[in-house]
Amino acid sequence: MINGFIMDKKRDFLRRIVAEDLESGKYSRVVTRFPPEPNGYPHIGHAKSISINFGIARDFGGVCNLRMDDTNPTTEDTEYVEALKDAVEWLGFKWEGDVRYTSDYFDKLYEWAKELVKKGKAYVDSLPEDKMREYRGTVTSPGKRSEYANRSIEENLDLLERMKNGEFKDGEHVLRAKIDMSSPNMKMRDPLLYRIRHAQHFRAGDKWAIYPMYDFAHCLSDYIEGVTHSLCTLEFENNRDIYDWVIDTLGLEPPRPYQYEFARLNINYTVMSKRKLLELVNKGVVSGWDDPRMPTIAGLRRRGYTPESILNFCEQIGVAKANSVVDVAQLEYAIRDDLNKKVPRVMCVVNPLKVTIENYEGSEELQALYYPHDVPKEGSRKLPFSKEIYIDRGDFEENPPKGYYRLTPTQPVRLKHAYIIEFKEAIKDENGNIVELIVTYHPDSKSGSDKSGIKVKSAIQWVEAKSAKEVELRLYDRLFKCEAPEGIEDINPNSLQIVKGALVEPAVIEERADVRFQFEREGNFFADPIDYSDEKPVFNKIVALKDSWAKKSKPKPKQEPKKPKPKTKQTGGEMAELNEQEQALFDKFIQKYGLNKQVASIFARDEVLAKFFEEATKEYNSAVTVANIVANDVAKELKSKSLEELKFSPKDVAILAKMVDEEIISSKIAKEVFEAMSQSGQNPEQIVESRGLKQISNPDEILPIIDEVIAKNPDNVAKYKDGNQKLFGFFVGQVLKATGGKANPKVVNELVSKKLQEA
RNA sequence: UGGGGUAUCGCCAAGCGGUAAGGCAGUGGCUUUUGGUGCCACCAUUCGGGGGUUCGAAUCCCUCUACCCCAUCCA
Repeated sequence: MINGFIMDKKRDFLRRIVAEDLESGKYSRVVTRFPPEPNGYPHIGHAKSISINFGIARDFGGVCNLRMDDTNPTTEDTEYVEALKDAVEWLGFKWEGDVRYTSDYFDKLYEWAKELVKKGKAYVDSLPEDKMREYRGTVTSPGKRSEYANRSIEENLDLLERMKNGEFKDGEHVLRAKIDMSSPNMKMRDPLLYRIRHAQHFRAGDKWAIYPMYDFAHCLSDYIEGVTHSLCTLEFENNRDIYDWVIDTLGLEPPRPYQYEFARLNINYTVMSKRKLLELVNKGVVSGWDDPRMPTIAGLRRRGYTPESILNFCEQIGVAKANSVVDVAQLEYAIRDDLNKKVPRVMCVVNPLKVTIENYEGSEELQALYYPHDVPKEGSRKLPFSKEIYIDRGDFEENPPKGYYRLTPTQPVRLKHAYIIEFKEAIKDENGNIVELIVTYHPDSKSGSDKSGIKVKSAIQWVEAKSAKEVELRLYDRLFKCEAPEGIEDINPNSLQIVKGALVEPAVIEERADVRFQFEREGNFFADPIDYSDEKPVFNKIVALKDSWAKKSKPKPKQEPKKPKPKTKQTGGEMAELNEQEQALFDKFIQKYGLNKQVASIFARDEVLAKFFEEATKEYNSAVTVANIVANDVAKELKSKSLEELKFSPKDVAILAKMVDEEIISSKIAKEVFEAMSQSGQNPEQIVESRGLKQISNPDEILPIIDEVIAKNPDNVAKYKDGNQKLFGFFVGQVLKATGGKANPKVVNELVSKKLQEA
């Protein structure tokens, strides 16, 4: 850390942008914000956004605001505000100052709206909704502007005022930005700024009859709060143009915020959309927003997930722009990993099978550590032991499969923290089901002082019959049975299994060392914060332990048929046909200049490039070299700039080509020169001169460098000699790097090859 | 269909012209009084396809393909 910045080079693209902006002095401190609309319960997707926004502020020594984007009075409620605040706090973040509300800015926003009207950049439209939609056009055809768009500024101001005063009914008028009804970006076709809504706002009450739209309110709210980086999800990419338009058109003083988008979180075997989550709750598929199977923060929390595990998860999955679906196994790993370091280990028998130890009399109390040797935490509890105990039904097999480590008629097993027992007899009911086991124990095999010399393959959990406590276990599985569930039809019918007669050792209830426990060999469990009582303890299964035995022994749990992934191999893909005129040009470029087909077709389709090329080649008659530079490097520049903006001329390119042809510079350096030229507009020869970029072809100069590189990388030399041909490029690269790219690569290649042979 | 995006291992994801990072999942082995944990090893001759430029391309150029977003008075 330097100056509070994390200097880690492995930054995600957002952090890279922030770092650059801070370094360039664009902003003196970073301000982000987490801006949910309080119209639903936050889920793990919000956690990602929280982690990004608060995380970036934290990493760069800035601040992050929590803002309720409450511009739609009909959907929002204070209930959700509380849930959102709660979620941020639970995850361990602190927002700057008080919670912000877009509704607190309504007055200021309204002033800005009037400003826009006065500038002739907004108007009151009175088109009915369906007409407005019709006028908007389609993605392929331009829209047309409403006839109301040419109302006078005075009239607009008057109408807007009266809209605000509640003189009109919902839907009668709207305020729209006057931008461009034929914009290819549909969002820019005169977007709505305000609509009339006679509704009770959960904070503003009935003060307002008009409410600002997202596109108007969001950018300005960011601006008001001094936000520097407005981070949102990908679906707002098209809205960025309006974001900028509003701020620019209002002519607001810098510094101003800029919007950047990242991919929202998706996880397989679950749904994330508000609508689908709501459906689960409303149809009673789950018990509520905090059902432990829900991907909501409340659900995860009630399931027993820790905030740390969720934050770690968010960090692990990274931030990028590709739409992706994270494997739920990654989330499960995060919670296992966190809990492994934290929770006490205790014993719970899920499926009790009575065991009588024939040769044991009386009772005793064993001392047992809460944590295994590899968890550096202290604490222990007393474990009652007597003749009658329970073990799990799964830990005894009369006819064990191969590789079975637990108790069998011929295989002894250790009772964890206690003695080694050996099978004697199985008592069965009339149906042949085992109801009880008679075993014997080895008195000298006590845990910690074992002198029996008996080797067992495993130690199993158990509870003493009289002292054991009955608990309810709620075993959760994925809510959906398929990876990409659509809705209720994909629900996993076995997502909740309630086990009533499970038995735990008494300390779990009486001592309650924690709210989370690892029931050894079973999984991590959480005392349900709502339904748990000492009389009727209830534990939620947070996550199972990894179980490589189950994986090995069971063939495979039946997987739901996956949606087929059509991985078709792709063939060449023909380029669209050239039209007649282009064809003629194409032929000319090939015949007259001897260009290859690829370059010729680029020029045949691109008039600007073609002209540039022809002018350059007039200056220096080496068509192929010139053409390659034009078709590659000039084309790149022209992607983001117009011809007029180019700082170099065809002549400059001609000179550059000439230097390449004459081997004054290598083509690698030519790229560098080109870049400098297009940035500064300097003459290429000057650039080469002032930067000393002339090519080094003299072996006497290059050889020592090669020797040095070879000497420095003995292991790579060995690998190369071992047949790793790829490493050749590595050596060439190292040498080139050492010469600042100036060494003649052809010469270097030759020499490296020779030297490597000798080495 | 116009525009805006995105494609690197089964799933995430680094990489920005010079040896294809890392995590999850998976597979072997060692350790283990949890079939847990930990440790070790293996797991992309190749970056959506095809061309081009270059001594050298996942990275630059052209092109094709697939997927996502946009025509709410939602956010």
